[in-house]
Amino acid sequence: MTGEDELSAPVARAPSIVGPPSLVQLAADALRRMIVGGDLLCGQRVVENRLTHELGISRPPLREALRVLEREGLVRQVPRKGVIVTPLTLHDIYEICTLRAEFEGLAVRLGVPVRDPERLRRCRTALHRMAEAAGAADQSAYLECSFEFHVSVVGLSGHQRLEEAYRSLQLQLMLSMALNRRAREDETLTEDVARHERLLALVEEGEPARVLAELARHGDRTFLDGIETKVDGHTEEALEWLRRQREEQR
Amino acid sequence: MTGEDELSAPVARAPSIVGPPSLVQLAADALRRMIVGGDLLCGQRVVENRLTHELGISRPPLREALRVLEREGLVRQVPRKGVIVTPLTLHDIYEICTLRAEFEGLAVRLGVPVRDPERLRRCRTALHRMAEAAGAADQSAYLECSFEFHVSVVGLSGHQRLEEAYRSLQLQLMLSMALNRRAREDETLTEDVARHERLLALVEEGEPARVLAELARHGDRTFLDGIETKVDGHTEEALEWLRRQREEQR
DNA sequence: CACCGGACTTTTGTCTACAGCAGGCAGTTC
DNA sequence: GAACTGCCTGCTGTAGACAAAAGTCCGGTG
Repeated sequence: MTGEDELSAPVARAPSIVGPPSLVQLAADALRRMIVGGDLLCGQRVVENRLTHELGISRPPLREALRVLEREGLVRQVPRKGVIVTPLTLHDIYEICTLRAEFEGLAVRLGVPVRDPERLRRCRTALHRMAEAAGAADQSAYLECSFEFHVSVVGLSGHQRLEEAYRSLQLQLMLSMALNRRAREDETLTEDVARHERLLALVEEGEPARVLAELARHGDRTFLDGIETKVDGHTEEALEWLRRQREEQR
Repeated sequence: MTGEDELSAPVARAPSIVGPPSLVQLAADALRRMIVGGDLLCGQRVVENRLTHELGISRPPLREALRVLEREGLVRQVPRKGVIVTPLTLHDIYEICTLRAEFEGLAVRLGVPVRDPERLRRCRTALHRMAEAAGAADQSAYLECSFEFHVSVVGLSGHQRLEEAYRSLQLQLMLSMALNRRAREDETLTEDVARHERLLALVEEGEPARVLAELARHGDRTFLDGIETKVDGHTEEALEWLRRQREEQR
């Protein structure tokens, strides 16, 4: 049962080795990049005609792409008024971060004595690219590789749904990061890489508890700085959580 | 910055008297019902033209609805081949159930000393409807109300993303239930209601640990019967999990 | 008798066009 | 001068149509 019979193996994900990618997928990818890249800001209205002209496609595929992004939580569609880039409240940040931590924990518990070496290789590749981007001080590339690394770590569990949910969450988090985007120094980047390397080393070691402990200390809390000045929609739970995070940060 | 009430007040949900029913939403709902209701079986091809005639709508809104359902995991869209109702493997069932349990646990831990009485009221309403459906031996209504009850329990956490992810998972589980749909006796139904009532009572009591314990015993494992004869795509993790479930069932 | 090639049919992917609603602007009235 | 009302522009929602690709069936051939 160790082999992968490609007929009934949902694990061996080979989406588009061959085949023209549909315009919907392309448009969705492009929109994602525009949103997390900061070209479209939170709360900003997204006019369909504008985008069709910009992307060079027609409205139907664009609308389908927007539906996809809506399900991913990146945009909100108001029935007769159009779509806007999801405006994040403090409560949203709270939701994203709590779920994200939970997902990472579950992934480690499910997958840390790693069964499939291929999964580990994916993590290592992502980490390697991270280091490269850090060396080149390419911030956007670093962000993208970091994204891929975290997703691949969750992918260690071999849990597609978990990975997908995590990817969606991570995207929303990057959406919030676009708010306080500031240049990080190179040393911060290489330090980040070191942290991730430590994490992966623990993963390879195969002790779930130690990975979980590292994860608890690992969390990127940089985006917390000055959050309350930029978002509103405070809730009791969210404020409580924010206080706790601030304490742990020291 | 004073205008744009829709942006700065996402909490105050505008109670639009007339809800403009978008055809996309309507079509998505209809398709969901058709799928979990068993009108469309797993793996079956979904032809767009067929459905447009059946639903009386045009292809664009239908396609958008299909994109939504794809993101929800109910259908799979293969680029130049069309869409099929997601065929579930044993590994899928394993994924759904593990995530589902995790979500319920997280929701209870986050929300069980319930803060907002309104959330509890939602649970009670759903439970009441469940009892009614059980009394009327209306199996499909019972299933739907049970669905709503579980979602509302997760909603106790006040965690929209968690609730949404849970709803999606629960839908997929109902998709798998459509495989071995067999008439349950009324006593099973009322027994089910009793179990759910016990759960809600513990929730109102406000002790997270006790709710979690009840949840661990609560799981519907009926859909496990004869699973391995109906689905393929076994993985190591899934088989292990299935063994464990079987043991706990006794 | 089995296998291969080509034309046909079906189905998807995309585009253009039209109808209906929302918000802004100007004219009018109190 | 201010507020209300009617028009008007622009956008979204939906429909129908066209082109390309995949699947299928039939006939020919080894």
